[in-house]
Amino acid sequence: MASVSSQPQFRYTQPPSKVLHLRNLPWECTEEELIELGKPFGKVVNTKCNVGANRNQAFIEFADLNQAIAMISYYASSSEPAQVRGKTVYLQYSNRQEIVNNKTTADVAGNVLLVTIEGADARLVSIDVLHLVFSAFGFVHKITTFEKTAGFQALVQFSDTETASSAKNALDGRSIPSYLLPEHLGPCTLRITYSAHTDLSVKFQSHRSRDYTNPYLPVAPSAIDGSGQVIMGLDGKKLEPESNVLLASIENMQYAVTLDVLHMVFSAFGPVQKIAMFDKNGGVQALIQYPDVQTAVVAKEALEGHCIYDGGFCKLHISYSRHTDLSIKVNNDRSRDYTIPNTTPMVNSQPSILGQQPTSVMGSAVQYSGASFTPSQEQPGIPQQTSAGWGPGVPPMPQSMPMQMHNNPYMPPGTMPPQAAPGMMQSPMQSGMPQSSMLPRYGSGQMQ
DNA sequence: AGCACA
Repeated sequence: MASVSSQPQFRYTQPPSKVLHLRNLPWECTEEELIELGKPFGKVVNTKCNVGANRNQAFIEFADLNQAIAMISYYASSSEPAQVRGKTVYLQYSNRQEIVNNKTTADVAGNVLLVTIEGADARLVSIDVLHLVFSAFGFVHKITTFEKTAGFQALVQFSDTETASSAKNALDGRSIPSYLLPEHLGPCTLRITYSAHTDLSVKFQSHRSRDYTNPYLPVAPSAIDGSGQVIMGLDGKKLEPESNVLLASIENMQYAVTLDVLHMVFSAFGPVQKIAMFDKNGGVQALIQYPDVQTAVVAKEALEGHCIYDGGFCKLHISYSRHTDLSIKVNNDRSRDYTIPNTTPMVNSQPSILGQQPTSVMGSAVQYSGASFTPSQEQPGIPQQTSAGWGPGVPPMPQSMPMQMHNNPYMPPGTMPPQAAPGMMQSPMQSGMPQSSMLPRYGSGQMQ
């Protein structure tokens, strides 16, 4: 026919649809602007912005076909064209019946993160390491792990979206610090999106799933030994029932480990309530009491197997005590109740730890070299630069802060000063200064 | 000013 244009599909041939196609939109038109435009005619249930090569097209979908018809009809006879930011917008029925995939679940922030651990050794990353990593941002309620085609994945549940977001922002694309992983493990990179979940269902404490909000949750049958007491961790490692009281034994104690040293070391993870030291089996052991199990768990995970002093001296071996509340009869050089302020004859609990140190024995001038945890030398507010993770290689944080006690690892990063701990050292690096923070601090860049 | 990509 003579009336057939060169672009017949642009004539009035589109059948009605709940979805309208908009073009000639201003640059980077927002969803809000689209909703504003469509709202007078009905309920906008979905949108899609920045469509097309020029990203100046969009779709809006109404709840009801009649609403779409109302909008088209109105502007077909209106003297005023549809406008966004003063720019005329042309609209017509879309040739699709619905908008697909505008908001993927991964786009909607939530309190649960979907974490994909990439790397050849990804599946060797234990749930405990994940817990430690994510606990730096807030209380981790639950973790489940599973293997899918995408690889080894975990769902990590926080209290709220804000906490989850801070963890996601800080950790997405980063690698788990190598010092948190078993030796010989290759890099394990985290890819993080939001999950659509809001509350994970964890039936058992097992090597695949944990519910940190419910210590009484039954242990998975597969993880219980004959006594019914012992949890089996990943790779059959035994785990004691968690407790707020840790039992630390000190191996290879070449140098005196004092109450104050222990206090400082363990205070990096949260307030230490009580410490009791005693001799056992020819060595020194100590019970360290935190107010809650979670803090103790984090401290144990961070400190287990590490040495207080450079050179493999005073290696800590930590297990959970059966105690929940220590009875401190008297405050002396071997036991102390820090919850009773007036009876603690100490000066800020971190006396001359440097002065106590064997300065000549070490040969090298370095006793308090870098932290074995190489924690986050990042300053809050300064994004980390290396994608290789936070491990060794990240520039050290300037040691300007006095040592701080009672840093709670559950505090959001940036809300507390750098914590202090004596240099926990296993590899020679950094200066001879007391190193801060045995905790990984994955700052989100948020300063309060 | 002209129909997206999980």
